[in-house]
Amino acid sequence: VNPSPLQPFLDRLMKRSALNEAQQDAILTLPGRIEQVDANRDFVRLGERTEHACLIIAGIAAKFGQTFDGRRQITAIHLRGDMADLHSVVAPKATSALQALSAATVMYVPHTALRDVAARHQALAEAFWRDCVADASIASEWILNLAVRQAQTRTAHLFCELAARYGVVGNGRSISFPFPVTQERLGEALGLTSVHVNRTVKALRDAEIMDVRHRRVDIPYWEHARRYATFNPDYLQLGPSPEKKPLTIVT
Amino acid sequence: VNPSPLQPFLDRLMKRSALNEAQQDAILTLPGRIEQVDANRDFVRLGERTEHACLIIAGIAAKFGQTFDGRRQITAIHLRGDMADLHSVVAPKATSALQALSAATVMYVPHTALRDVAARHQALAEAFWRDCVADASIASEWILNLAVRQAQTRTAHLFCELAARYGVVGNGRSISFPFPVTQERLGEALGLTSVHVNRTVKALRDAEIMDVRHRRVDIPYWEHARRYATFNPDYLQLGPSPEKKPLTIVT
DNA sequence: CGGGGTCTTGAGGTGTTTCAACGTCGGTGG
DNA sequence: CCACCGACGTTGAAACACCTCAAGACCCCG
Repeated sequence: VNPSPLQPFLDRLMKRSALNEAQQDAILTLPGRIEQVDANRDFVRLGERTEHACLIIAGIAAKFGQTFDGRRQITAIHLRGDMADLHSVVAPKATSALQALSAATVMYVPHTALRDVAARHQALAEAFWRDCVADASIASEWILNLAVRQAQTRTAHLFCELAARYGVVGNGRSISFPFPVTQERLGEALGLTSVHVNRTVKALRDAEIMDVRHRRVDIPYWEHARRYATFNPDYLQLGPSPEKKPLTIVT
Repeated sequence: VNPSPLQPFLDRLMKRSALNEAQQDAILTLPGRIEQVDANRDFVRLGERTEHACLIIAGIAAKFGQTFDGRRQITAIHLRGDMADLHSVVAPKATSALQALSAATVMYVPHTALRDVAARHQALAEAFWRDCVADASIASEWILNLAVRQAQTRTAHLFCELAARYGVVGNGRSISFPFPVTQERLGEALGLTSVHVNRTVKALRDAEIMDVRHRRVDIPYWEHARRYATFNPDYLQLGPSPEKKPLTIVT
């Protein structure tokens, strides 16, 4: 049995909102066109008016902001299962671009379809709203992270967040997940130059906190990394503490 | 005739969403308890489960994040007319504290009442959702501002944003609005120490870009400041460019 | 007329950037 | 199969933005 490409999206919604069978079914039968997107390619451009929201089915994507003088900054990272611009349903004019960080599979779900299920199921309207609120909460934490932590703890905090969002934080101590992103781009997410990212990543490796290399992240002792980064997953609004959830393998 | 304390909130909603008379009326007749809050007092504490959302009727409030080692950061600033934690309707557990930056008047609107009007008027449910999305868009811009701009342009950008949100950006060149916030706290919003805020503010004054003093901000040449800060108000999602709107006086 | 909070200024220290060079790796074509 | 190439990663040294610490000035309120 081939699971729906929408299954990861439903899983994500259900970590934050309770949905009955009819509502779950409405999500799983959403229409949409599926496309492959090469790494480093924009699939939503700045200022564009879209008529569909982008569901990340595989790979990693990022939201980019930019200043007039051309400096870029990643303002959000989206993993498989994330509807990267669910907000576009109520604000179709893109205020930032979306780009694939790795080769990615994206499903374009028409706004009309999303509006339709939201109108038919109040619980879904609320679930969509709640998911946008969670994204805002993550953005707030990024503001905190950029402003108060310095390079090493800031970097550690980002990867703790990604581990928690991937759902790889289990009872096993050792954690690992794919991260096929260059140091240059990682710098654009952390507000650091690629040179400093390199030194920072090396320092984290030497300190045995985490190993960011070969397109992967390895965290040998989760509890150690969590404390080093002073990471508290509450802001992710993923329900009960992820430590209690069954371990999910991501390859 | 005494205008409803909810009028500024309705104005804010209508800058982003079209509402008919019945819907406008539903907003204006929302129930709620009104309270004075002293400067520097939390009116929502971290981790608290709330049963009402906080509408800022007068004064300035801020959302605070904090790390374990006690460093604080302002992750959002809220002006009169903002429902500071509208998101709490769908995520009642506060992931950050709300504090009055100046003496403020706050109206506590029960979640039940907000859910009720949202259920009765789909347009209101959408307007609430859209307002949360706009807050998220502002947070994204703050991430950009913290990561890529340095102290002077970063500070200038923040005040350009506040001017645009206050609605004081008119056809007149000179702009002025109240800002009764200490340099210490301004630093917590900008990710700078109060000492550096002081030097930065002085530099902006000497360059005649903006004068932040005496609990006010004065911007002598809006266009000049706008360009210096590379400020583009699109992300505020306040509809047509604010330059075209009639000048509003804020005292 | 104090006094506490806020603003101001100086001097030295630190984290990060900049610039520049070199190393490594995976793919491509001869 | 190896030479080449471009992208990415690594390292060093100097410059810079911002921080820290510290002292003094201002200013409103009691």
